[in-house]
Amino acid sequence: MKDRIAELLQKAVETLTTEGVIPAEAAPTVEVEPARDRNHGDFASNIALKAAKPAGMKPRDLAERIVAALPGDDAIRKVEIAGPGFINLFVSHASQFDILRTIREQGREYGRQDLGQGKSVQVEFVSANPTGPLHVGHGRGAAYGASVSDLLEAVGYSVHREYYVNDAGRQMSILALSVWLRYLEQGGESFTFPANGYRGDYVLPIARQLREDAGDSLQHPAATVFSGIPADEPEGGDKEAHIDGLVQRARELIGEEAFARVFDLALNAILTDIKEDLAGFGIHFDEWFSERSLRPDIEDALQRLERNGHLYQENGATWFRATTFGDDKDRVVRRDNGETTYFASDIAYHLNKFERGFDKVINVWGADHHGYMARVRGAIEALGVDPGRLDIQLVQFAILYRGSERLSMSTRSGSFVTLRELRDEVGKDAARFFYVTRKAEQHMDFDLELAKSESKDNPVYYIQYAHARVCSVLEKMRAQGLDSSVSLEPAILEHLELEEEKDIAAMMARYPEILGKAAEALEPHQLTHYLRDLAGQFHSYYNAHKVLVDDDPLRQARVALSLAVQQVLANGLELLGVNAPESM
RNA sequence: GCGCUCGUAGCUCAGUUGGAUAGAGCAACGGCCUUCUAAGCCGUAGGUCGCAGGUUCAAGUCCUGCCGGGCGCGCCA
Repeated sequence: MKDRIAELLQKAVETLTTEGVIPAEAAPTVEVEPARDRNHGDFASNIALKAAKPAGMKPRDLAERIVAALPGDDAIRKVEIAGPGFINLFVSHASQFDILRTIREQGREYGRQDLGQGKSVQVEFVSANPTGPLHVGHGRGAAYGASVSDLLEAVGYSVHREYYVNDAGRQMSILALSVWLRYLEQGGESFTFPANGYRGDYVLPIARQLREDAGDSLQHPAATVFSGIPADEPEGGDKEAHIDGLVQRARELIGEEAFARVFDLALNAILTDIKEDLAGFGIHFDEWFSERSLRPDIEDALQRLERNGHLYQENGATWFRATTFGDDKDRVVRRDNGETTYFASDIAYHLNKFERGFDKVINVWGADHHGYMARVRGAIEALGVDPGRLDIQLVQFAILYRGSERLSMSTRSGSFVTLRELRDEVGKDAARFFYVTRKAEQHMDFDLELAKSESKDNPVYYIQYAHARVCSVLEKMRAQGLDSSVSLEPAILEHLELEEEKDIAAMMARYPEILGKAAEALEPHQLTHYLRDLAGQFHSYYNAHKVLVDDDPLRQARVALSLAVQQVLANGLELLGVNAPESM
């Protein structure tokens, strides 16, 4: 309907340009918006205000010329000029409720469209280090990435969901060490656990598994393990040197091969756990991309940068000239000891992404990574890739409270609330929804006490309840022996005479547009707010007017409207990974 | 210090290519269940859109400066 009106106005503007009223080269594009205020009709356009200056006319005078030039259309009931020069259009009753037919015909497909035209998009999200279970801080990125992916798919993109597994590097070695140390403890050894080790309880079952697999073959006396290791931080030493020394010692004592087995055991145990957590949230990935698998590609990527002239040597290290691309400083890609940095892996990873041919790559990162954006953008540009193909979305971590107490979420200390705990207590639906009700880059307070004790106040229940209410009406209707197949004939729909009914229909007509905007802007919160508004309108309507009235045509009309609401709510909730229950 | 980001009701937040009288939830107060689910509805109250300039028919929205909060600034990952 909106497009149809925009076309009419466009024609009117064209007529005026050929008449020379509006200069052709300065004719602004026509914008039409659903009117905010009922008194302003159904749709409004500001075209006269925009074109007034180039035309050298007063906005209201121009508006009158435009209205006069408007082609006739039986969908338009009335046209008014208001305020400084807005053109307000009133739509005919039949056109207003056409949307009910569309929704019924398209059903679950209603709202889906082809903005993306099959272009491929990769969405990389979560990508938390597999050194421990996911905690509530990761949940937001997970829910956001999943909803963004689903939205993009709904508007016609081909979406590839990916998790980058940091299965190489020092942190994983420290995890393997932590598992082995717990194994030693379980074998009867006693010592002070390193300050920088992973102390969480989740390490214990992995250590027990290690004992089942390896028996006592990896057991060594604590005295041997710790002899000659630099002092730990609590003893006035350096915790980094201490832990590195221990990792080195472990490799020597049990051998590289056994250390690699411990490493893989820990990695797999935690990755399995992470996958289960995400699956419980209704989140699935197309690919779990291993950082280790990238090793051979790192040299290639660096050579490519070298060829493009973006690397140089200094102080024995190899640097990427990131400042060329607007970064604050140049960045090391190869240390003076010959090892490549994490950044070098990331360069190779991004090159790999683009070589896989994705039209667009979206990285969902924690907001603490924002200092990292410039160098990654710079690197892909230096590799000769159009940086416009990379979109980095920062997600602020939720600040977690228990009542007024702010909780720390350090994986290492083990004092965090896991995503699984959250799901057990708040439920999947509420958690998924809550995480995406706020703009991603907006800071978010997450009070566990509130989420747990007052979960009924969560807006997700409000929307689900609206859906369930429609189901309940249908149930009641069947119980009364009434035919639930309602007609959408004009003779029926003309009984929808209330302003509320018109508003609800107009709102549902906007759903595809909302979906498109939310997807293109990568902002699922637009959808959550829309659904809440629609549910609210329906709740008001439901309270004020009975659906199952005796009058047969009126009842059919109201049931038809309710069914459409049910459909739109269900479609929207599905994209957010939230159930649409039939009863509550 | 430099960079990014945010600042809207008591609290948590919407307000998206600049549009008409700035909105919701929670909290507060007052109503509505013999009628389709009260996880709901109706009403009241609550605002210098951080501050000051600027751009224009029009600024919460764009620009500049300042103030305040958060984050980042490793040959860590």
